[in-house]
Amino acid sequence: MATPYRTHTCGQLRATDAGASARLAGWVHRRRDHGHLVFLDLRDRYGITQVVVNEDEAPRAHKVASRTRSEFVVTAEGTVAARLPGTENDRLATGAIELRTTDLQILSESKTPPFYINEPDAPIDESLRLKYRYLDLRREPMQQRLLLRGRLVQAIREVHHAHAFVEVETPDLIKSTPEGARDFIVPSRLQPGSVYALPQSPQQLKQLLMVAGMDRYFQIARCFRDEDLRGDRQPEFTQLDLEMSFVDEAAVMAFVEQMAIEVSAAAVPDRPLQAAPFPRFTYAEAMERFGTDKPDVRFGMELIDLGPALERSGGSAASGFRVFDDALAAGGRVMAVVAPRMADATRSRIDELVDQARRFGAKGLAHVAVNSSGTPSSPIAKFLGEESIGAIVSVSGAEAGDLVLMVADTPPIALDVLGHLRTELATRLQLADPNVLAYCWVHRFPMYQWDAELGRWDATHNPFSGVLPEDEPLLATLSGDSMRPSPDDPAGRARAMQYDLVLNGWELGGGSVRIHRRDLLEQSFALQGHSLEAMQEKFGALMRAFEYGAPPHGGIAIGIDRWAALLAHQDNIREVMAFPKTQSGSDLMLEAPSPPDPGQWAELGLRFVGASGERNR
RNA sequence: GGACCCGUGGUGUAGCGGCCCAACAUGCCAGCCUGUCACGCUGGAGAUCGCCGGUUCGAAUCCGGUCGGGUCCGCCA
Repeated sequence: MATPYRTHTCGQLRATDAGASARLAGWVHRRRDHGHLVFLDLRDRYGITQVVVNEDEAPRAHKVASRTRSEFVVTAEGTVAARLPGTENDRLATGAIELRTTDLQILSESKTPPFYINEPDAPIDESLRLKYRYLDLRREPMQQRLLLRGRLVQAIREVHHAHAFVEVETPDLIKSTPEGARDFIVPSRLQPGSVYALPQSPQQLKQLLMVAGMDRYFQIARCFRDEDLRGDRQPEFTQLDLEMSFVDEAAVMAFVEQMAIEVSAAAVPDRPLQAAPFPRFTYAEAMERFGTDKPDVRFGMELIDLGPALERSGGSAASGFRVFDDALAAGGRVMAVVAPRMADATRSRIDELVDQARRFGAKGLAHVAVNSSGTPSSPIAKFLGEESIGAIVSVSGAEAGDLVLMVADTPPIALDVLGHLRTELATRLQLADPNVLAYCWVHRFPMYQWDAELGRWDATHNPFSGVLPEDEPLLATLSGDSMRPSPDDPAGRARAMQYDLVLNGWELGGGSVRIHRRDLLEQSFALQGHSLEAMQEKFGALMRAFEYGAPPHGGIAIGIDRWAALLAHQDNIREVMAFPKTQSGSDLMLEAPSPPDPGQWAELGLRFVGASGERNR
């Protein structure tokens, strides 16, 4: 696509183009000035091409070339020429040729940039990058990431369209949809005193689209949550939101899985999948084997239950070690992971692990080291005795050189702590292949989680999720409105038709088969202690809609930012967002947020009376 | 809401009570250079050490506060 500024891009010309005339436009990546001969590396999104300006051949262009500086925007016309033998540059795709310039024009000058744009590996303070994000995005690594994200979204759209999905946009000014997070609020001018909420997700709207008969919907949806930020959390982020009618859990998972495979292949063709079909774990199984509901399955090091073996070896249900025995007697667990090749860890290294375990909530961390000749040793050997130590080594499968780490605690803490230690150790020991994409599913989450403080059951995901058919009887005790929440209620054992998609230990997204009957939805809400009035207030539209023929439906929402970050080998979603915000929610480039004009307050009928905790003036 | 880390020429770092009106690299400016590609050579400019206060004979350095950035817990699908 030739324009007055260019006939080719800076990544386009090859040896076969030699002899042709061409015009290129781009930024001056680097200038090498040899006096009478000037080399300009001209850069655009597509690549870099060397432009040569010879004083003898083009005196006027040479004068311009001497004046150019880094990041000037220029256009150069000339002849494509094969480089002199021995001067080819195989680090450039265009390195076999150069543009022998006859005409060079400066289209735009540039101040000296605040940081290096032409050095991909140069470390730069992130706040500086964010302030000059348009320059940061000019850098090659960021260009690559944005291009990758673009491929990801494009592939998502193509796959969905190929499978009869309709892309529907839903509004950003809506009514609060309680997902559990704090809403962003937009005051209404036309209705002073009332507010819109920005969507935390299009959850209700997509279900309404199912009631509307759209059958298969998807959207690349912007979502907003006013919670504290993290490396993997921004106040506004992007979800692939999709919903399907007349499906069960298997149908949704099958589509999503196929979609994820195709999209991965399109976005990062060079990265292998660890397994397809994706492994599926029930929530209980994932917790038991990995100590987390988002397992990184690129490596083994699964958790081991030492309880039964200890009780046997110690005789009379006692291992001999009080900490273990007490935990077991109280209904707790003694669990272990085996850290390969760590038997010779130093004392301070072990202390570090113990500290870590404590931070994750454990009371302590015991260990048994198996030395290179296979002999176990442990500071608690004097309590456990040889038989128990032997049992630990054999049950855990520890081999010479391995270190067995053990936690005794209540079941949730023991699993959680070792789950954290497992991923922590895997990172240090580099057990995971950084290139592999290990997707897996975790499903059959408990419907409800007992909140001891509030004395009630809470939905673990969203309240629209349906219960597994075989667990429906467990909810029977809840019928009627005189239900009094109790932690022993059999409903606590009910599992939801819920599924999370996990990639390399990150939760990519989650979804469920929804409740599509009004009476069941009411029951679900009641169980969480919501009154009928509150439900009407919050979910009136959905409940009404369900009175007019709602199809069975289910779907999922997948975090595009996290997905892109993982595909780009980044552990921070800011690296795959064009204009992210800082941890305190600021846009350093636009300097947002900022106080509104006084007139804007008045127009909305608002007055600022000070932040909470701040004294009013 | 809490814990921790960071803030020194344009950029990245060093210096961590006097040797520092601050060092190194790179960038920038000027001159020279016709085959470089992180071009080279020579010379030069450029920082009241985030900000405020305190300790001290003396503070980039120690202390308190504050602002900004980050990591983690709480929070959050």
